[in-house]
Amino acid sequence: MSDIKNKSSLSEEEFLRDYDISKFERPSVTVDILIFTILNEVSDNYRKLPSKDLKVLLIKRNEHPYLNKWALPGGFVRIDEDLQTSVYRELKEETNVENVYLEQLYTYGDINRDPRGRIISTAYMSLMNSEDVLLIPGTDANEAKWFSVSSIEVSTEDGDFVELIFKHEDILLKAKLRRTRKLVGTQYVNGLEIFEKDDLAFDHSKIIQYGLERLRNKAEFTGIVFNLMSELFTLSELQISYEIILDKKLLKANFRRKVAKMVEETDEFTGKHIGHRPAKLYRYKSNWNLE
Amino acid sequence: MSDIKNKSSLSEEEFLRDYDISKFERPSVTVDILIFTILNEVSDNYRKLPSKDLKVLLIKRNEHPYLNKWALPGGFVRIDEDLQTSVYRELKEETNVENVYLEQLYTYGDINRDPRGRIISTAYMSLMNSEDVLLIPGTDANEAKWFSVSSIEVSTEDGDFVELIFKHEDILLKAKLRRTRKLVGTQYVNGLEIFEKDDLAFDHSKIIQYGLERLRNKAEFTGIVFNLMSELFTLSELQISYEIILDKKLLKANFRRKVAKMVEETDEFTGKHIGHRPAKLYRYKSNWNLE
DNA sequence: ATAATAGTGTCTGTAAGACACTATAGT
DNA sequence: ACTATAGTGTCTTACAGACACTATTAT
Repeated sequence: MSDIKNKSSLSEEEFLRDYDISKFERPSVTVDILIFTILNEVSDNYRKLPSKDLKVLLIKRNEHPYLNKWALPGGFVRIDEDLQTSVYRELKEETNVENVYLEQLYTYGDINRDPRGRIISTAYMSLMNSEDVLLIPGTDANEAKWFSVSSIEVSTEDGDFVELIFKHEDILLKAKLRRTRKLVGTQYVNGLEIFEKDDLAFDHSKIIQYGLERLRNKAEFTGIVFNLMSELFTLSELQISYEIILDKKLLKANFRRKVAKMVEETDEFTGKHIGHRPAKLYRYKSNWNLE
Repeated sequence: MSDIKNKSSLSEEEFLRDYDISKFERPSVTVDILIFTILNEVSDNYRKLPSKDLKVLLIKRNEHPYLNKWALPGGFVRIDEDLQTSVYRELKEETNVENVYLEQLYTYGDINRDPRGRIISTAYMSLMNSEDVLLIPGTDANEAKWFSVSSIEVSTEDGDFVELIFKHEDILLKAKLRRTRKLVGTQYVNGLEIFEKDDLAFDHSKIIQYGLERLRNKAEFTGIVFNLMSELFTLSELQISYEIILDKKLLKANFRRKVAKMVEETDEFTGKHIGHRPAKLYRYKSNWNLE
């Protein structure tokens, strides 16, 4: 700590002792967590590979505001914990999963995003594999459920929209977002806004769509998708995961060439009695992007 | 607003009326702004093109903490303004520039990042062209200066580091960051931490390096660099801007092919009496990425 | 044989990188 | 003629995309 004096001839120590941080009115800060996983759907034919779905974890609110609406897990950041610590705490409380992939997405700071007052929220995205997911104990107290997500682009004369659909058993939630395109300086900047009040609490549909887009972008260039896989997987399972995220079919030969440098063979195979040729199991090569 | 009652039989209206947001201790929230531009350096030879430099705006602190150290512009978010509004206000106060490119970078929320108390800061990056910069009035009161930045990667047995060097006339500032690589789940996640207390206030060297990396990444895929150009520019000027940001030489023919789809010709040329063939002026084609 | 998935070989077009060349202005 | 920048043509290589083919298992 330095001994330099300021205009009022106070040293840093003296300044900080007298500093009253509460003289400005402060906002509250929360974190919201977007948790993705990929789960098998029930299959009709034992010979076919199970079809899979991208899932997001939603929680039914048991308090105002948005009472009984579905929302992302999250909560207030405590005064004595780092932002990231706060997210890992919430994640552990909600799913009992620790050491998983976590990435900061965006900070939402509009004045009116929460009717309780000025609340700024930093959104994070977490990815977990189905094995971890299966270990999550039933948390019926606060009703957490995995919803499959789909996101459809719709272009009309009134503009471009994104329609989000969430499903869990017989529960169906919808949201509609408008794509905005604003000229700032010489540059068009793309944005998203909630088009009509939807089935999710707060601005959470916007966060989910933003996370989906980030996941898609990163899937093309990084190994982010492997966070959704079990430790051992077949190349077909991996391809299906990519197809779900990118929302398009891929050609097998090309896909295998592309991921070859990211995986390493094991000498294990998928089990017998599956009605077709067994597949070799692979594992993620976590250092593939170093030379 | 719904009429549903919660466990205490309160409607949403009643709940919100009684809701006391101040019951939890709240952090303060600030914004920090990383403002980049590209400026000409003085030239010795009238025939040569002026050499250019990437600049960042820093402000000399006139109060504790970090009194007399250089810092990014920024300030507290007011309770009645959106995050983005707050940033544009600070930007206007500091540079008198409005409608420029602005992008949210990251939110820094470590407990001890500010000695005044718990302060969470959302960092933004702004890009402006040299013409706007030249309109900025002298703000000697709070001593704002454009520093040229350079960032050098250093690998040793002790780890990988980034050395940042800032220069303005005879002022020279240095900072050293360590690259971290943490295994979380199956995935390595890269990070940056301040290695030894440096010449910048707070964690601002980390923010600057993060912004530089984001700028570099986006330069390869988007038209972000055009925010640093004047309305009309030659392809050589554009190429020099890309070279400064990517920190490598590019081949002219290849570069021109690459940017061809992003620019449109005008029928103007650079002035006469420059000792060499005049160049055609181009303008940014802001809709190049639609179909 | 049939149904299903596993896995490989090869052609084509496009884009990136390297390099060599021509054009124009001013002194 | 010389120096400096402006601007173009073309070769090679790597890779993405499309497609056709072979291999293996269980019923």
